[in-house]
Amino acid sequence: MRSDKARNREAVLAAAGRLFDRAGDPDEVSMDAVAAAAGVGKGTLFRGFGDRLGLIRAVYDERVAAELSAAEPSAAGPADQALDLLVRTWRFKRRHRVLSLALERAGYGSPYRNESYAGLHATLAGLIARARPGSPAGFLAHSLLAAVRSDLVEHLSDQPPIDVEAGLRDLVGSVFAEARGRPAA
Amino acid sequence: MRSDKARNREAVLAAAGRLFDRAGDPDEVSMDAVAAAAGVGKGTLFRGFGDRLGLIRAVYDERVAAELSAAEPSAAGPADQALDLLVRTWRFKRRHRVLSLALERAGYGSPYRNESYAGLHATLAGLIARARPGSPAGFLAHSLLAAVRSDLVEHLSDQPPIDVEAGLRDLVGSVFAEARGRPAA
DNA sequence: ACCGTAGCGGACTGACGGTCCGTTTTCCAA
DNA sequence: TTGGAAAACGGACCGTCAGTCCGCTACGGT
Repeated sequence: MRSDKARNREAVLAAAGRLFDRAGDPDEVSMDAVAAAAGVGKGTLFRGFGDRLGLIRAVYDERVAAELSAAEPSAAGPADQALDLLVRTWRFKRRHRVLSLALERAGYGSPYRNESYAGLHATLAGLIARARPGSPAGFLAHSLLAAVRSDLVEHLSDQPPIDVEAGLRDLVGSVFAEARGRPAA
Repeated sequence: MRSDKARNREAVLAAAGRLFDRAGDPDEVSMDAVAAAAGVGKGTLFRGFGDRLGLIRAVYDERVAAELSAAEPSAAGPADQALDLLVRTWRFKRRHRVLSLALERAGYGSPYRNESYAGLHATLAGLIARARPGSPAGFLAHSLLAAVRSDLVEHLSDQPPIDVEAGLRDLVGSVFAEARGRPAA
């Protein structure tokens, strides 16, 4: 790796992160703006990251990695682990609002075409399957993750009266509890 | 309302509906394409519907109205009503895949800035509050609706092995059930 | 010091949503 | 029936943006 390439990569990542954090909406951050802020040509930008999605992923992954280093493993039950996962995800998306929104919107037509989503889903589905064998764990995992989607996080942040963490606790508790009196449908 | 205006409006709605139904992705349908297919100038298109979102809303509302006329009111318990609401929403979004996706993506930055969403949420939150007073009904309603978001519907349609209706039944059953053994968190 | 090449950068392209304004159509009043 | 004001039309036009292209630069091995 040539030195100028590495230097430029760092400059771009830093500039993009700064711009997304400043912005109120992902669409306000154009690729031209990122290139300019990084002091780099557009060609360099696209050669280094492929396309807009690639850039966003790179910045996102960097932050995920930084966050992960500060995670303590807890040996609790599946429900607690699931709740922990969701709350951590929620807090992350809340802290990195615009960037998370950008990633979910840019995901080539679907936020689900996403490596990190697949990982979260697999983990969560495993926990559910362990706690409630026979349940539709895959679908339930998707549903729980849908509750912490970026734009919902954003929407609920606008009117703060809702206590999201308490809500998640209730939701996870319901899904993991052995149900009585399910409706006849 | 002048006659040519009415005529053009119908032509545009029909053309747009057709194009969205044919398309695999909302982005494939440009405003120019709609205007051309309707045999109408772009000016007419934008004067009649304001902007892209306005057009999508108009087509969507038309279909919602058509669907509603075929709805029988059932006097069941809250859980069953909620399940019914979600399953019907899911089926609708499945039948009108691309259009629903278009609406959720175009929603001025957020799918939640949406009249029909607000209505669904209010209804659902009411049902939950009735069945489980003291629960975070607002948040739970958001969560349940998140499980039938268009792009999730789309994602789950790609791999049909998941039985979504059964999943919804389980999910609604969990949320409406009196929970035992909630995790300590 | 030299040179092959990986890397640079910004002018350029194509597409799209949205606007503008000269022209056409409608419809009512005389 | 006709005249004309106002409403509506339509497509050329604009600004913006993601992504490409290619002549130039500077890095690093020899």
